[in-house]
Formats: sequence, C-alpha cells, structure tokens
Amino acid sequence: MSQTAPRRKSRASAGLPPITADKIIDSALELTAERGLDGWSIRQVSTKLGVWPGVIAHHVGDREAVVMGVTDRVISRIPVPDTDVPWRDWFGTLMLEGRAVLRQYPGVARRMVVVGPNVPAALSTIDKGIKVLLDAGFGGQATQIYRYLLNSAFMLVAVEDDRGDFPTARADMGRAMAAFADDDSHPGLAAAAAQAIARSEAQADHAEHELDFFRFTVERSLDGAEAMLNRPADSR
Amino acid sequence: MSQTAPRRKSRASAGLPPITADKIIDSALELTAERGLDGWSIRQVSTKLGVWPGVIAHHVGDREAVVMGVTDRVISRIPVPDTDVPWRDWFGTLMLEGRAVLRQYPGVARRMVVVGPNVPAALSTIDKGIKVLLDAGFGGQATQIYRYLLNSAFMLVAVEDDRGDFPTARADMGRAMAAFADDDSHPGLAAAAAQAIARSEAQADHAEHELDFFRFTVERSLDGAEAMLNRPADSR
DNA sequence: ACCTGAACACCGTTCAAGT
DNA sequence: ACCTGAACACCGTTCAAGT
Repeated sequence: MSQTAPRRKSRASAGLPPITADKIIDSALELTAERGLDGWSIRQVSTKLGVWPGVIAHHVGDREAVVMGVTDRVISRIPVPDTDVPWRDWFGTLMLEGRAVLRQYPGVARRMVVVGPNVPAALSTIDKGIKVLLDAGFGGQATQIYRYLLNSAFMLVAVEDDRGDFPTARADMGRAMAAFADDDSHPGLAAAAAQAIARSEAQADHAEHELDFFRFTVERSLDGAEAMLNRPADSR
Repeated sequence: MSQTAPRRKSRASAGLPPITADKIIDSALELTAERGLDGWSIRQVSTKLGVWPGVIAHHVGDREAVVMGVTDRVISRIPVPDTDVPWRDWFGTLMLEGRAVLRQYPGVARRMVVVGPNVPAALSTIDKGIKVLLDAGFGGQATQIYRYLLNSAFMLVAVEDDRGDFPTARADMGRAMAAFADDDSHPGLAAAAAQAIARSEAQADHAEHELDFFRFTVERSLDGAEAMLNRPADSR
C-alpha cells in the first residue's frame, strides 16, 4: 500500500492555457460578490480555478495582494461624475452611485476607505473631486473636506456591509429598545423606541430604510461642509 | 513506544480556582490592548490562562461571544457626559473621550458601530444622548441625528484602527501624490499634493495630524446636525 | 461542574520536484 | 515559466473521557 498516486496531468500537457493574475482576480471578484471580501479563502479561489493553492502566490502574491486586486477592480467600476456640476451634486452623485457599486461587493468599502488613495483607480476621482471643491471656493480646506465627505459616505457603506454578518442584530436591538417604550425614567430611550416603532410600521422594507439613512447622512455631511463656506476665512 | 503520557494534573487537584467567564474576558481584553481585536486567537487566550482551548467554549461560547464580552467592557469605560451641557458640548466631549478609550483597544470601535446598541453598556449613553437632542429641539429627528453623530466619530476611529495594519500606506500615498505636485493636467491632485507637503512640514507627528482630522470631522458633523435646527420644519 | 486531551476540518504560505 | 504535491504551523469547534 501507500503506492504513490500518479501525478496529475499538468495544465500545459492537457492543452490548457496558463493561469494569469487577471484570471485569479476575476475568480476572487466573483467570490467577493457572492460571499464578501472576507468570505473566501485562497484555497477556494484555487479550487475554483482548478489549480493548487501555491499557484496564486506565484502569479499574484499573498492574500493581501489578491484583496488589493479585487479592491482596485471594484473602485474602477464607480462612475466619476463630470466636473461641470455644482459641488453638492457632484459629491451626492458620486456617493449614491459609489454605494450602489460597493454594496455589490461586501467588504470592499472598508478597504477603500482604509487604503483608499493607494489604489490606482482612485486617483482620477480624487483629482476631479478636489478640483470641484477648489472651484466651489473651499481653498486650502479642499483636501480635508474631500476626505471628510468620502469618509462619511463610504464608512457608512462599510458598516452596512458588516451588519450583514449579524442578521439578528436588528431584531435584537428592536426588542432591547421596545422594553423602554414607556419608561419615564429613560426619556431618551423611550423616544427612540417610539420612533423605531413608528418607522417599522411606515416602512416594512429594511433596504429602503437603510438607503434613507444613507441619504440622510450624505445630506448632513454636505451641510457640514457647506457651513465652512459661510464662515469668515480667519475663523479657520 | 507510544506509551500514553501521564495525564496532566487537573486545575482542581492542583488547588487552582476554577476559570470563570470574567477571567477569560480579562485575558482577551489584555490581548486586545496589545494586538487588537483581530490580533489574538482563542488558542492564545487559552494558553495565557493555562487551560485547553475547549475551556473557553465551555465558559463563554465561541469566539464571537468572547469578542462581544470585550466590546461590552470597553464601551463601559467610555465616560458619559452630564446632560446639563449644550448638545454640541455633550457630543463633542463624548466623541473625544470615546476616541481616547477606543484607540487603546484597536478593532473595538468597528464592533461598537456595527452592533452598537445591542451591547448593554451602550444603553445609558443612548438614553442621555437622545434626551440632550430632544432638549435641543431636534424633535422627531433626534434618533437619526444621534446615529449620524456617533457614526461619524466612531467609524473614523475604526478606520484609524484599521490603518494601523497598513503601516506603509501613508508613505505610499505620499509618494503617489507627490508625483502630481506640479502636473497642470491634474489640478486637484496637484493642490492635494501641495497641501500634503505643507502639512508634513508644519506637523511632523502623525498622531497629532490624525487627532486634528478627527476634531475637524467632529466639528463638521456637528455643523451638519446644527443645520437641521435652522430650517423650517416642513422641509423635513 | 469543570477540565483534559485528542480529533476534525479547515486556514495561508513555502518550496522542492517535475514538465 | 508554470504547475504539482506535499509539508508546516497554525486556526475554531466539538466531544468523549477523566476527576
């Protein structure tokens, strides 16, 4: 026994084309759409491609490199608005359309916010966004405002993604809150519970409510930026 | 050979007190302070306590349960301001002091934002925060404003934590930007590069710059909330 | 009730050997 | 250059058996 099993036919001798880095990222991108950026392993990518795990290291590098490849691809799918619109519209559009793309690839928003500008695909967005802010009169604050606005929107998408890993969290929270619905000693919680109940009656769909809160966040952030314009320059 | 090794003396027979859930969370909390919430394994916690891995499951549950225990402990360390201060001060203080605590335990901010109100320690903060907003006149918007403000601050802390895992990211970005410092075809990037260079000359310390941007974000978010107060009620 | 000790089904990464 | 195949040092979780 333990007679050595026959070596499997190599891809080359079977007439198969060589694996490329692009094909590896393709597979990882598909798995990310299905299960999120933290929902697949290098071994699963290699199985999907029909090769041994070491092949991924050979063509792309370690897991981190594959993740960066996926992140770059997703970012490049986010449409960049034309720069001839008012700054609020430019950012509002980028944020809404960015969310639509990012939510298809759970976990990528977080990477984008963390390593953001290091990814090649992000550069032209940064260029145009800061130009729009300069034209709007933000002057020396343009860079910080840009970071602030993109953070606000895409950090929230990252949290929306993460909440997908805790499917019971919403219901648990609802119950925790409801317990205070008529508790005079906790007026804040009582008010929050009442609002939560009213909202859940008016709006059954969770995705709809999530989008509403995203829009709310976008508008508040734009208001927060706009307040810098209506302020004497010397008060920072 | 293969003679069965002698069974190790049990904790009980060695006169040692039984492990408790609290002691397990204590150990995990220490490891979190040292290496972050994703920087330790259940096996490392068990080694630190001198017991077998299965013991953690017996007393606390799976890894997720241990992480929740750590999160609850950290949140309970965040001081909640008195409710007799103006709403901007109340939130500004909570955010700054919350950041100081959370940054000592990398990775906890993310959990807090994602599962937030499910953690017992968060309830009194929610109660007081919403009360402060109601008193300030936010009315039916109080709950959403509360979520918006806490998200803004603590999502940013989560990103600050995450960036710790990419120590070279800042330098890489600096180089990528600097390449555009005098590129007329990319006015936005050129401006960003110039501002980045000016800043790095004025402010060598990265932690200081991070705190500055955190404060900037807090002020912008408070401005964004305040804009809701100076608005006719019927325009939402 | 509490803990030991082992087993199970996974990971990511590395690397000699084959083609 | 590309890939096979195995090895290495880890994971989290489960569970029978001991005390």
